[in-house]
Amino acid sequence: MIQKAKGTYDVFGEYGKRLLYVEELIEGLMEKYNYEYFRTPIFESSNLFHRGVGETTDIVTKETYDFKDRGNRDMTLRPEGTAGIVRSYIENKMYGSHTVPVKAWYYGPMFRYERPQSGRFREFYQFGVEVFGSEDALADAEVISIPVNLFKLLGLKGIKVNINTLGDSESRTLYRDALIEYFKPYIDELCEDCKERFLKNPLRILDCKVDKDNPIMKNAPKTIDYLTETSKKHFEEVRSYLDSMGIEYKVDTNLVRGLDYYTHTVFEVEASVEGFGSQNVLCGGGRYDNLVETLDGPKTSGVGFALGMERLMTAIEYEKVDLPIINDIDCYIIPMSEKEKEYSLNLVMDLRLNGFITEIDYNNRNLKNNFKQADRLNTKFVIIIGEEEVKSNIITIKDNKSKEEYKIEKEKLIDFLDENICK
RNA sequence: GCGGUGUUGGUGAAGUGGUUAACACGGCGGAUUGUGGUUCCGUUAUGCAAGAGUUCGAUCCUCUUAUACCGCCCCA
Repeated sequence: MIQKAKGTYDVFGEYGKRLLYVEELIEGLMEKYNYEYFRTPIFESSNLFHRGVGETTDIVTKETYDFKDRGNRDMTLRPEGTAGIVRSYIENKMYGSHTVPVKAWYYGPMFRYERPQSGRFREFYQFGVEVFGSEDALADAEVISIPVNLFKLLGLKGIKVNINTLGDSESRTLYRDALIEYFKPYIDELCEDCKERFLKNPLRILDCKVDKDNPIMKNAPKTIDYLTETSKKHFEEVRSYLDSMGIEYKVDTNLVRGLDYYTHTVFEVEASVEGFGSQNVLCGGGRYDNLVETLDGPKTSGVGFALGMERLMTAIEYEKVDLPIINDIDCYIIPMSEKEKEYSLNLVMDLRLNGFITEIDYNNRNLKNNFKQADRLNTKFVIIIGEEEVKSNIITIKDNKSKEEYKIEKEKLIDFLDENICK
């Protein structure tokens, strides 16, 4: 048997309904926020991601799906959404033709070659947002408010927002140097992973789970002490806007993120749900004021986030959130024999086009089994079509709950259903 | 990339180095040929992830591979 590729999954059934519901909710929310829908290619030149995401990040060094196309070009399946959107922004010269700021949202599959576990796949879906052309802290706060409001609409409760600031690139460099200076004498006391981080990405040492209770960590320099005045002010404004929006958050000075392009605000939203594994960060993002320039665009500030759909769906499941999913059908039609099929099919089309969820017997079942099938499908009304009905054009319709049976002229059937089915 | 635990019908699962692989649910058919959801009867894995090895014999022991889950790294 051929099976699906490692780290991928199929969507169908109940899960499919729930997923569609959440997707539609996202669409609706982005409409209200007045964001513009973007869809960029699933593969792009490898260069884009190498430069965009960062040459030294794990995502690029060991997780991308790279291939050569038949024209011998180096291509990569997108591992994240931001780089593609930025490329599109630049290539379509949106800095000139669009109203500023450009507010973009996207949704689609991303690919990373990783070891799968629950909440982590090789093909996974992200919903994300990017705002170009506003340095104002309002943009940061608005971006953070989007996942928060989405979770609110869904009815998710165990959600925590953590924020931090890395400052502008000047502050960030100063801070990085200070950290290297600070950790240098202690390097042998840190865990193996931290030794690696020391060389590759010293900021991430602060995130370490092994050494987190080590006093060396507690006394490490804080980003806040290396911020320039403007960086400090920006962060304070973000916080005050969040307060105005009524959004709860915690400042976590050890929060740094893995992607190279972040400056100023960084944030994460985690699900603190019982039973959730280690993959509990649903959403992460921040400001990236240099990325557009890095990718050969004009100097343009940006801020955005990405949200993992699989993790969101898991959180919904673990919190037992009740989504309004339709599991009933309105009408189930039983033709008594082959002779009544034509008449029945006509009726099916009619009902469907009038907005009723309608099914028919496909397997020439006998009456009893048709009723069984109707029950399995949670049918509201069963319609039986036999010789009599075809001849007289009077439909026999049975309320599947009350068991009451009605005889109704075919022309009045739609009205009858409109009255009796609350949509 | 590293470490750990699993993988038995459509589903939940029991089980043993040796004739027909429990039990339950579900499906299909019938008792009841224009009215069901109860009950009863029949039927439903030449098969125990795939391959190789040990053995007289393996679903059970060994190895390899695949895959799922858990942890690390990293990330959403």
